[in-house]
Amino acid sequence: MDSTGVQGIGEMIRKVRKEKGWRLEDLADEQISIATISNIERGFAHVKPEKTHYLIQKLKIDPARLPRLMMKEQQDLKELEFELKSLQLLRDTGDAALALEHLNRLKLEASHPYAAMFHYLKGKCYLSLRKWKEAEKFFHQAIRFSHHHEHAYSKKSNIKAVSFIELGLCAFFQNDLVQAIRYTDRGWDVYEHDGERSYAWWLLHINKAVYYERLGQLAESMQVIQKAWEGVHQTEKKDIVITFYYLRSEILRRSGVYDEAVTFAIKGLELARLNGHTPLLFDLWTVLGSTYMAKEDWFKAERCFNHALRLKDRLFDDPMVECKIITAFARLGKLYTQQKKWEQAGRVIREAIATGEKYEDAPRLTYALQVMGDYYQVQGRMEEGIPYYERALALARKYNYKKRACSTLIRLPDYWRDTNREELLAYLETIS
DNA sequence: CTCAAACGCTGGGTTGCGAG
DNA sequence: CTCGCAACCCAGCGTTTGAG
Repeated sequence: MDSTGVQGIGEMIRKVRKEKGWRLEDLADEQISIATISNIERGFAHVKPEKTHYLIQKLKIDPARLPRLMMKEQQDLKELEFELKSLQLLRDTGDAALALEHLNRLKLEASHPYAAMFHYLKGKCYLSLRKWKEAEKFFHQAIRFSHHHEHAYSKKSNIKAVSFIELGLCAFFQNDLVQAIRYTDRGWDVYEHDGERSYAWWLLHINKAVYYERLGQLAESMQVIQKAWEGVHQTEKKDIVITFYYLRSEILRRSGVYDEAVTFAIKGLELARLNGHTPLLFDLWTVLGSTYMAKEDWFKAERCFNHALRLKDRLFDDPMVECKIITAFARLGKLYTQQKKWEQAGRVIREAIATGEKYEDAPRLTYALQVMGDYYQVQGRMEEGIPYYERALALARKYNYKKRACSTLIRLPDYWRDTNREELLAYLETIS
């Protein structure tokens, strides 16, 4: 009997037991203990076949019916697999609420072979619905159940690794970047190279690079990207390759290496165009525009931002993608401010702030608020700008964005005079 | 007085480890 | 190598407590 067979029997035994409403305790006797029954049902090897046969007897299962029951079990499993796959697709295409509704109708035991997958999917639905805490709960469950039944399949599912990736995202969306990196590292540790979901390996790199980049640790971020650069070109998943181009360009831009940033952004755009990947086109136009802005090439910069924002309506209804428009709006606002196009500037910055508030995206919102402050300051309307600076500062302090806090403070001369100096100096101590 | 967070209990199940 | 004890885990409850 191979391990798959043992597995199948275990599930069938559990099903029959549950149907009869029996607990493990009800089946245990001096011949067989609770622990052993549990081991048999979970398909755990190292149990003598005699014990399994004894259990089958005790459940009054006709041995002649065994093969048919097993077949039925397999078939049910196949059907469930299809159901889960279709619900995953439903979520991926933007209908998380409906997918969740269907998932909630299914009842899977913790020991079910698809329990990990099931909980992972539920987590992803909650993530799409921006219910971080709920999502976290289910990803932890998925991790807990992930080692069950792994041995039954030739390939490792890598559910554990992808769950850690998603937990990292949960932390990221709650503005806890340090925790996000911690989760990603754990995903890194448990990732199995010859398993399924090989895209997860690249996702681990991408996410880690993004988190470092957000923390302002550009060298670490670039290191992650560069170490995987050669390898990633082997994958047939073009969106991942394009994301690498985008990230490389973004890190170079933030490091002040503008010409190289432009080169990588344009290469990325070329790839994204060939593969028709709209969300990434948006990112690439934004980074390219920002780079041209830094190079003071206002004409090209405006072109890029407008290209980006023209894609706005074609972005999927996905909060992770949608909140990116905050940066594009804010940068365009900054551009218009520099060109003294006040009316246009005010409009796009307000839009940036509104979107930032909608998605509670603290880092991007902080930036947008700062841009709004600058907008008023350069017009000599400092008293109108101060509230925006103060909000930016409060957010930056709350989530400990050190650089952003400093750059906001520099713009706030009145703040030094009027508010609690000592508290502020103490704060500066902590970030220096 | 209400309501929700915290607490503790319980049932059902899993797991580490040592004995045979 | 197998098995089972006992410790452990965890979800689902009822109860307590404390803030508004």
